[in-house]
Amino acid sequence: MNRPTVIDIAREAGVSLATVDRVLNARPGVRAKTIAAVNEAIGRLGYVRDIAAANLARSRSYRMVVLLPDTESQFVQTLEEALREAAASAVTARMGVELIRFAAEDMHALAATLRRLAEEGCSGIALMAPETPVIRDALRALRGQGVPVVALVSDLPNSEPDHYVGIDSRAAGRTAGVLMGRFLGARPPKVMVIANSMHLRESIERRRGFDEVMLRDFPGVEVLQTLETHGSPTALRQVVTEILAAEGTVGGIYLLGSGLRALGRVLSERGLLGHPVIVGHELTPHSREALASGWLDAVIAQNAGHIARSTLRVLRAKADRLPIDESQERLRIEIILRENLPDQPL
Amino acid sequence: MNRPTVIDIAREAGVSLATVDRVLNARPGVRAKTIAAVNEAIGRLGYVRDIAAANLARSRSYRMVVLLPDTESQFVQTLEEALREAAASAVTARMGVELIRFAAEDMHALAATLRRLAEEGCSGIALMAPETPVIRDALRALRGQGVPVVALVSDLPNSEPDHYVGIDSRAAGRTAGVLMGRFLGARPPKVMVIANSMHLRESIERRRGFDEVMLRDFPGVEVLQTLETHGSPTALRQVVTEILAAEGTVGGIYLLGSGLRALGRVLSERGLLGHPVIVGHELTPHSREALASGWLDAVIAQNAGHIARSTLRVLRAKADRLPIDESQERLRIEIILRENLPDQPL
DNA sequence: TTGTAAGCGTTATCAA
DNA sequence: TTGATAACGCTTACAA
Repeated sequence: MNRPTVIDIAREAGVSLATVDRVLNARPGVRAKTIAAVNEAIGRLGYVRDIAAANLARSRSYRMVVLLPDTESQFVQTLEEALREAAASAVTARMGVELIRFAAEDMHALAATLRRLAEEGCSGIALMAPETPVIRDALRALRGQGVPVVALVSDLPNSEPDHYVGIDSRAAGRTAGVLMGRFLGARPPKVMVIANSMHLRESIERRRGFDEVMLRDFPGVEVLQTLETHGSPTALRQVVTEILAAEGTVGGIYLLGSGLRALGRVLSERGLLGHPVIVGHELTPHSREALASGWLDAVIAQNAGHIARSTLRVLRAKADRLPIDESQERLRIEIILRENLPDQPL
Repeated sequence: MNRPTVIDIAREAGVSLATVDRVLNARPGVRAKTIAAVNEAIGRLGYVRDIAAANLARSRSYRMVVLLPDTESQFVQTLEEALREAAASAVTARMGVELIRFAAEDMHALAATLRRLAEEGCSGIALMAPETPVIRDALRALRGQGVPVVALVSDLPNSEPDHYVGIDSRAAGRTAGVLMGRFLGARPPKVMVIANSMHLRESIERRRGFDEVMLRDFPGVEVLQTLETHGSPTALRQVVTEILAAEGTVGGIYLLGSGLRALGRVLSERGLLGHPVIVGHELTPHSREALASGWLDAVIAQNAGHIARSTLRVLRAKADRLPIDESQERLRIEIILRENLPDQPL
């Protein structure tokens, strides 16, 4: 009693293999009556198509393109490594993965790259970028051509991607909020918030979520205005120094984006390392080290390995027009403390 | 310039398809010199074997058996559901998964089941059970027959399973410890610990990890002796009531095992719901609800969906004698608060 | 010790 | 509108 195959269906329906295949793949040139007969047989025998065999016969291969910004960010770096690793095991599934780093500040160049990819043709695209009108249009064009588009880490709600691989930034901010509030304890009820830029969707959302919780659950805590560093360690040092001078000691620091190493240095110089509660985002070599040495209290993270594998799986499923396993693809908002720090990089 | 196939290798090495296959699968009966020649060709052409095609040709199917205790535990229930779901998508990969619930208290019956499976033959076994001598011997016999054995959730260190799918209980306990310590704040520095039974490896390990952290980081907190409920709500009610009478109010409760619903009722009756910090284990419908309504502060969990998929993937890889992707199979110690509670069951 | 040839479950090309 | 038949890349009897 083995799984039925196309041959069994053909016999049962009294047609040939080719006809079964036509019905299976909704190809034209089959009488409605024949289609019905075949479908009936399929239903009766409980036929499930063997995708591996189908792909083998098609001898189809996939060209997936993943676009990441060329920012120095350790998180993007980690993500790139995870993607490379996932790509290596994806060759097994006939997937070639191209990683492209684009100039983060030049959205027109990125749009041009997207248009080029549309011309050359590819089986799927994953993109980590802020949503601007040019990008949105370029993505729409791609989707119009039937190329699946996946938004990576940063959602692109108005471009209607086929899928979003990443966590809900608002909820991530809320999570950072409770941890900050509860960890503060008897420290001064004053929290500093540091971001790269408040023009980024994620930063805005994280801050919003953070405020939501602080306001609701810890009304006694004063959350200061967001300081922007634009990714520069020097700028970070300056704003932190200024605020400490103006506000006195703070009980906590919420780091919305990157800049952990620079923050560590400033605090260390002022003998403050280990005193304020510090909550940050993403697991990177720096944040791992800071957690391990104890001055970073918590990290809100998304699993880079999972992001990478999920991206490729989803891209592949979309290219094959197959459904995806929602529960497997859903990313968790991970809370990492020193005690549950995984010992492996990714 | 397509990917090279066995045919290309055969041509390059000047041998036949069959010989290439023998080398590829490390089958006996090939001269060392020939093996070298084939491997050389493989390396030179950069051959990567198409696993899908290989499995198709093998037309091998797998009978995987998963053994779970018949405890009422919601976690086991959740795990069973996750396994059923994973099993459903595993048919695609020619895997049939049998789920067996065994009488938790009868290790001899379980050993008999294992022996029966060894006789009938199967491609892999996953087992969630405490390690007793009978079980250990039965497992050794299975492994001796070449049947891969995976320990599920509860490790079986002395039976030398091929793999362990689950988290490190000691580290999980440590994680519970920091959360408890930091969340306590100004509450009475006294913590109650409740377990099903202190004969279970995991309970012991969790408690040990918890104590480690409390002693090191929160020496001012008094952690009471572990109370055992043996899974009975009545027993739980009784021990909790006794302790509250003897010790006065406690600042926190660490629930090592199940019993969340019963605990909620006792606390609620005494008007204590929401006062002590409560930390528990595993995400189940009950713990989700308790987190959402706010009286449960944190849950240390392992992802049931991940456990299920990982188990099947590992079993399959072991059956095929293929290497496993460590980073993908490593389970994280998840910290779940109300704010990062995933909205989907698994 | 090595080779030949027939599958595995699909899809794709031609003819009918 | 349908049907033979040859791929796809690999495994495996069976022969040599």
